[in-house]
Amino acid sequence: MNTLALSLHPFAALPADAAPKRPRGRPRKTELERDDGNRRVDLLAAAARLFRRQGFDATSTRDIAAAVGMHSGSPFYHFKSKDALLYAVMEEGMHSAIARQRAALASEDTSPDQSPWVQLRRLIRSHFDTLHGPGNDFIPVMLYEQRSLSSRQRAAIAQLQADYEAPWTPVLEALHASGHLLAPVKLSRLLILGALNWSVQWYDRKKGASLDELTDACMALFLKPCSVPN
Amino acid sequence: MNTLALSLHPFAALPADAAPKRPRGRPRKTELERDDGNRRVDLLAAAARLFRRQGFDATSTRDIAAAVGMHSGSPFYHFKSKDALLYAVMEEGMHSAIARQRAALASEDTSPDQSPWVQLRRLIRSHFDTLHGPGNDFIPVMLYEQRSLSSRQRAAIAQLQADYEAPWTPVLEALHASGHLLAPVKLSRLLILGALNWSVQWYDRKKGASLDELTDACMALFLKPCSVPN
DNA sequence: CCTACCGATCGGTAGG
DNA sequence: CCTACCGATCGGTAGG
Repeated sequence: MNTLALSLHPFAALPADAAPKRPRGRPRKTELERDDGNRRVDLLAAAARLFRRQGFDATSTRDIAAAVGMHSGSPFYHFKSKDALLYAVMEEGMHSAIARQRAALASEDTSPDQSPWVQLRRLIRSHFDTLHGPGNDFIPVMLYEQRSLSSRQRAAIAQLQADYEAPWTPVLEALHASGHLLAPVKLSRLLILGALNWSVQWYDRKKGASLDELTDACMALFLKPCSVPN
Repeated sequence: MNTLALSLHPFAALPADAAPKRPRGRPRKTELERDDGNRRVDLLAAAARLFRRQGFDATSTRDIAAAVGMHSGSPFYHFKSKDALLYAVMEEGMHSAIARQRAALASEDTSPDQSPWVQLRRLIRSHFDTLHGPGNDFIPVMLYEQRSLSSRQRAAIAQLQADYEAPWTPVLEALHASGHLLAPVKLSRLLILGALNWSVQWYDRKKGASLDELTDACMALFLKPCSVPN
């Protein structure tokens, strides 16, 4: 009979006779307009922002709690440990990155062209959105804080990264076959993604090139305009 | 009269009447074959290795002390603070990287060719040596731990990085002028160095491509074989 | 460079 | 989700 509360708050383990008084259904915003399930989302966003700016080790769970108006012990009501919070940030980042990439590849609004040239452009542009879009702190954290994961967590994230990178290979293979890409496909993928990922270190949305211009520069840098017949 | 000891041990500040008994000149290895000036070098190397493997925040000064057989407080005899140790690692890394790059550009042993194509290859190959050569932990630390520097220290390192990157620009400009490089020079430099720097995340000297093969892949990826007349 | 130590901070928990 | 708290660790220092 207490299953609802238990499933919402897996670490609470309330005794059965201390069932919460809150009625079923969607909780009304009027109460204090907090204790939604949104508190977990708030914690994730604050953690991502702080982990990115200060690094995982330099961010205390107290910092994160304060950023969402909680007290020092409260984040542990939502996450079992600081590590679990880091992992959740990375997982959330990868899921939204994969969704964004899938949408970009499928989009025919901009152009019905499905040539590998256009597909690579979509992959690169979507990747820049993931790295530099407003509030997208999750993926930078994933890129720079893998060291702090347990080996089990790291393996799970590596699988998500493999899923993310999978669509790049056939596109690069097609460009290699048509002579637009001369370097080996596997090394090309690693070097290209590296060039993009490193932009986290220097790109500033508020000055310099736009994300479209950046994407153009990548296309010009990595691909040959003159196709070579084989 | 105590100037020798003071210049060797800037943080010791011994009273004048407690002058060390050790004779002048090169100290004999027989004593304990330690308290050379080499202890400082040992600390730097150990710190670089640990900072790279575990990160700056996750490495305690006790870890570093233990790695060279010292006790917990002793590193502070050689370095004023943990921050100063990090900065020294980065500065040492940049100085040797700049020296290696200068030697690579000047070398005419391998080939008297001074064309921008060959010069770019030398720059890339030298950069990979700096990143992946045996025991070269200093530059990876510099690349990934800048966040932990004070703003004054960060500015000093940024100047060294600017010195390091300066020779890339004229080479890339020449390649751009001859039609071998199509993307804008400034963005090209950022993207190319990013692709190289990111290899720290995935390159393993003991398997896969050699550094020469990696360099070949970069040349094939970034440059056009067909020059375009202007 | 060692010994002995201090103050501060941190992740995490019990109990409500 | 708050209150009150604990054990552990850490950077750094005094004095030799």
